[in-house]
Amino acid sequence: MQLHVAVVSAPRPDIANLAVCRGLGQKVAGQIVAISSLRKKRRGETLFAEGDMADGIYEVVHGTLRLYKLLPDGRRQIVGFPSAGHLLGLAPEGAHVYTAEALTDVTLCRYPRASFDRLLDEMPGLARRLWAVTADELRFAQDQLLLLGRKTATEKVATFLRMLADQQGSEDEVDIPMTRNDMGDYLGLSIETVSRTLTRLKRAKIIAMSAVDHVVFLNHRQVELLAGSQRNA
Amino acid sequence: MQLHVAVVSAPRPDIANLAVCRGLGQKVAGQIVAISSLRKKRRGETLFAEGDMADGIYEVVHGTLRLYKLLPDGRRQIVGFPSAGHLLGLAPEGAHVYTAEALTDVTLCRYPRASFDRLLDEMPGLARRLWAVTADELRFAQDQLLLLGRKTATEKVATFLRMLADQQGSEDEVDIPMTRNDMGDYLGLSIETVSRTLTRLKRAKIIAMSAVDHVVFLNHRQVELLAGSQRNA
DNA sequence: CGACCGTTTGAGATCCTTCAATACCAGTGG
DNA sequence: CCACTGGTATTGAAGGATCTCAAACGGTCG
Repeated sequence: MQLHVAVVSAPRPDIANLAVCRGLGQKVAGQIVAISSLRKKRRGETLFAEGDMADGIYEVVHGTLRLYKLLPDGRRQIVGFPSAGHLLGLAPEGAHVYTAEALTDVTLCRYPRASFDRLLDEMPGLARRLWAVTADELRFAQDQLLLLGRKTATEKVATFLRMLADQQGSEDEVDIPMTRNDMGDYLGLSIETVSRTLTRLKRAKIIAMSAVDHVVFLNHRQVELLAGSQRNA
Repeated sequence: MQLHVAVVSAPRPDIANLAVCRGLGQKVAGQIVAISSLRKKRRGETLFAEGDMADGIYEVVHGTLRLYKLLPDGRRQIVGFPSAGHLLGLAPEGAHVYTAEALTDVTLCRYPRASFDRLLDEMPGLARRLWAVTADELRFAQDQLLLLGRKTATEKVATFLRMLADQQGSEDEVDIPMTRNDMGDYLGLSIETVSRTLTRLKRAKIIAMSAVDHVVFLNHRQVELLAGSQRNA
C-alpha cells in the first residue's frame, strides 16, 4: 500500500546511508535499500501494536516515536522514544512486544521480514551489526532499570533531561518533544510529580524554562550529579 | 588461572551442547568448544565488575549469578539472575556495564574476546544466533521496565515468583535461591517491603511458605492476575 | 549453647500519588 | 479583536504506599 516502486527506483539521497547499512560495504548497502520501502505516519498514529505479528523491521528516518507496554488496567510504561537512525521491531520473530506510536510526524523505512531474513543469510556482516545495535539497546534498557528501580523523582527527571540533551547533541539546552504524560510514563512518575519536579529544579536555579517544552541548564554540575553519571560511580 | 588445558583436551560431556552452540552445526560447535575454557567461582565471588574491560564472553554452565549496577551512593539495581544456559558480557566491545557476582557456586564457560571475534567472522550462523539471544534479553529487560515503573509491590513480588517458577519449570512450587535483599534490589523495593508483601500474600492464602526460601502457590488464578500476565492485556 | 546472619514485625516519617482547582496557550468563531 | 473552548501544565491539599529506623525472631554453625 506504499510507494515501494517509486522509492526503489529513485531512492532519496538520505535513504542511501541508513543506519542499518553503516559499516557495511557499498554494494551490500545497495541491496538493503533495494528491499526497503518508505512509510509515513502522522503524529498520534500507531505503527504497530503490542501483540501484532512482527512482519518487518523499521528504521526511523525522520521524527520520533513512542514505544510502550500496557498493563491490563491501562497503566503504561514507555520503553523508548526512538528517533532518526534507530531500529525497531528487532525481535527476530514472533509478535511485537510493545506498541509503537508516532510522537511527531514520522518517516520510516521498512524492511519486510522475509526479504530481510534472506539478506541475513547472504550478508555476513549484517547479523553482527544487528547484534551490536541490539546489545546497545539492551545496555540502554539496563540503565533505565537502574533509573526506574532506584532513582528519586528529581534524579529521574535530571537524568531524562541530560539524556535528551545528549541525544540532541546539545550541551546546555533541550527541547522536550513529548508531553508531561509521556515523560511520566517513561520515568515511572505521575504527571504532577514531573511538573512539580521541574518546578523545584527551576526554583533551585538548576534549570530554567523559556517554554514548557524548552529547558536551559543553569547548573551543569548539579544536573550531572543528580543524573548520577556512570563515570563518577 | 584455571584449568584451561585440562578442559580443552578433555571437555566434559555437558559442555558439548552449550547454549551458544544450539542450532549450529556439529563441526562448528566443536570449534566453539575448542576456544572455551571452564572457570569456577564460589558463592559471593565476583566474576567481573562494572567498568572492567570486557575481555570475554561467558556462559553459565551451572549455578546462578547476580548482575547489578550501582549508584555512586551505593543504591543497587540487580538487572538479572542468569543461570545455566545464559550468556553474559554480551556487549561486543568496551567495558562491562554491570557487575557479575556468584549467587551460588557457579561454573562458567569463557570465550576470550579475540578468539570469539575470529569465530564470528568464520561462522555465518553465530552472529545471528547471538542477535537472537540478545534480542530476547532485551525483551526481558523491557518487561522488567514495566514492572519497575508501573507495578505495585504486591504485583512485583507475584511477578517475580511466577518468573522463578517458570524458570524452574515448576507449576506450583518455587525455590528462592536469593536473599530478600537481592529480591528487593531486583524489584526496586526495600527488604522490609519484600518481607511484608510475602507475609500479606500468605495471610491472603495466595501462597504458603514451608521455609523462607520455598514458596507454594495456593491460588494460581490470583498470582497470575497480580503478575498481570501479558496475555490478558 | 551462644553468636551471627538473615528475616519478620512495628512505628513513624517521607516521597509520591490522587483528586481537585486553577492557569496557560493555541486555535476557532463570533 | 476578543471571548470561548479544549488540551496540557501547574499548584494545592490530603492520603497512601513504601521506606527508614529499631527491635524481636529464627535458623545455622561453630
